[in-house]
Amino acid sequence: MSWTDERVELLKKMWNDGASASQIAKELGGVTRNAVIGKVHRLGLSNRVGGEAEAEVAEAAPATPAPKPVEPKAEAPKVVEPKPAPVERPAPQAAAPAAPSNVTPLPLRKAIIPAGQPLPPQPSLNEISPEALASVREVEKKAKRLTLMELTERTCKWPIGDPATEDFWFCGLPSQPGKPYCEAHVGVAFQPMSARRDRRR
DNA sequence: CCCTGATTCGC
DNA sequence: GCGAATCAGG
Repeated sequence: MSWTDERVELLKKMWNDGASASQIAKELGGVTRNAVIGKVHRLGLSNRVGGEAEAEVAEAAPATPAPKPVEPKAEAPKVVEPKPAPVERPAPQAAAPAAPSNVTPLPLRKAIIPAGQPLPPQPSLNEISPEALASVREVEKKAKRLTLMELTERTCKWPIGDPATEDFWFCGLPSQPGKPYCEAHVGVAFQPMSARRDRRR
């Protein structure tokens, strides 16, 4: 694969959107994250600037006007400011959800879709062993609450919540090698037919 | 160990 | 210019 205009464009877009090099590489296909990083540098956009505040860097006392020598090169006269500063996305990355354990953030149950019927085939409760069920409930408190975009091949892809509402995310805990779910969710996802049949009804 | 970006350097 | 290997870090 080579860096066609299209691919470079996608790279730029995703990079400025805050995507990681590996995510971009995955999206592009045919390249590694190293290739992406290398390209990013060659393009001179290593600094993920653009007026957007970094997820971290909460420190850096804003009071002291750090005497920064600025770049020796004079930038071309910019006609427009970097970005219209969209109101969305307060914190694209993790941004520690404080304590997700107790209080359930249900208040904002703003349904995007009229909460339709077609939910994913969740195993009915009476098909799950009590042990596994308890385990799952425990684990879901520790879930990393990943969004679809944040899933990797090694994160648990067990959906939690109602996909039709904002109250929806993926487990995200380390998945079992070769499995799409973490240990706990593997326990409810993969069960011997016999056990299933016996428990049903 | 999983991941992140940064840099180097042979190609 | 390219990107694997490597480095430095979370």
